[in-house]
Amino acid sequence: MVRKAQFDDNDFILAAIELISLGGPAAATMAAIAKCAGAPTGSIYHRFSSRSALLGSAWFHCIAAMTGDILPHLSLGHNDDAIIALLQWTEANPAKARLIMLYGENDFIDGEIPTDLHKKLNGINKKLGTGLSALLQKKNKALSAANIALANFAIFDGPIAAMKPYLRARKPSPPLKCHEAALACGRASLELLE
Amino acid sequence: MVRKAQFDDNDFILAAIELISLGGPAAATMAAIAKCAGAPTGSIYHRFSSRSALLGSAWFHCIAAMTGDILPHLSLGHNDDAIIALLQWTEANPAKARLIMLYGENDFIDGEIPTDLHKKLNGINKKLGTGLSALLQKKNKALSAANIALANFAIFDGPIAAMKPYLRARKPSPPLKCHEAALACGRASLELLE
DNA sequence: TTTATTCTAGAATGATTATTTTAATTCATG
DNA sequence: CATGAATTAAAATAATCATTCTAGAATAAA
Repeated sequence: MVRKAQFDDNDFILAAIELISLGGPAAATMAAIAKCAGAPTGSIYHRFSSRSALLGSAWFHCIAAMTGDILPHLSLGHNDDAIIALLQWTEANPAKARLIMLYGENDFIDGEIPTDLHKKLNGINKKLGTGLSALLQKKNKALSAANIALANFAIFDGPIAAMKPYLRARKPSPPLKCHEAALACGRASLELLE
Repeated sequence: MVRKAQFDDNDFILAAIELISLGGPAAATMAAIAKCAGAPTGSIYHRFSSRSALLGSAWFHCIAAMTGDILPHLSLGHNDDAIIALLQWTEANPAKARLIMLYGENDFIDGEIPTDLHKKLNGINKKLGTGLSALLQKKNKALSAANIALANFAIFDGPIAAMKPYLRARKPSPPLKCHEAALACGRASLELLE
């Protein structure tokens, strides 16, 4: 009932993503986020219990967006497609990509985060694990810790490392060589699966 | 003349490295650094003009230490040896490695840093560039921007990405597979040199 | 011993910023 | 129209730190 809200969760999450992309986590003060969204600082606390809760939600938002584009390929066992999807998602969503790839979960979440957000984050991590396991199974490889770590490097960490310099420099689109390096690195790593 | 100093630059630099390794840059407050070194906070300002200057020096200390172990191999054109040296240095110096590999220069240096530190940082970056160029020349490859970026990924960013999960988890020594992945990724990337 | 200088010591200051509080506004419903 | 819950709005509060200040201690040289 009653008054229609002028701002919703997403307004603040998107403002936070924008600010973090431009100036890192330190630039995303509550005052700056409010200003960027066109709201007074107090209003944020009607949506989020704390700064950690807000930045954690922004982090989840970005991870979930990326994951949605990658997981289907993993389920099918198509590692090249998964890497290509990651590269394309990064080009299409530079701000969100910068958030995920240039910073770490720890840069956003300090103290306690709300239980539901915690569950969401656990859920997405579990999904990622499941995806990597699916890839291994499609390739008839053991689900050992070593193999999962290897697959994680091949699909995520390696390609991300290849793109990082370009993300940092805000080059709109990484040169071809960067994509090739990401793919070559991924393939070479998967060769090591046992 | 006069009174002998009780603390020197290195005492504070090492304390900062220790604290950052344990709790990230945010844990390295001036008070914490002083306590860790057994000095009062005020004393730090007799050595460093600001927190940025101190953390910047810590960053330089770590980069210089690592570089010293890697560069000779690059000059000789031995890419595998360079990567192996990086892996070994990381195992032997986990705290310094965490500083370099888990965080970025931006996490330490906010505002202005002293001119001499700035020069030191420029110097080390130039050395790294020279090292990579030497590697390319030994392999009879062009000194193009694309090739240098590729070599940088092959020698540094790729292997670092492979070790990151273990650094984060504070596993004392990365499993064999991680080393193999780093080498495989580096070799595959260098295959792409033109 | 005296003195000038560099240092330790730790409390005081000031700036930044997350969070809380209080007051005013809005609008679906009865 | 009047009500009152949900919201906006912005000022007040409180906590955290980097930095500065003031005082006292140490020591090499005069």
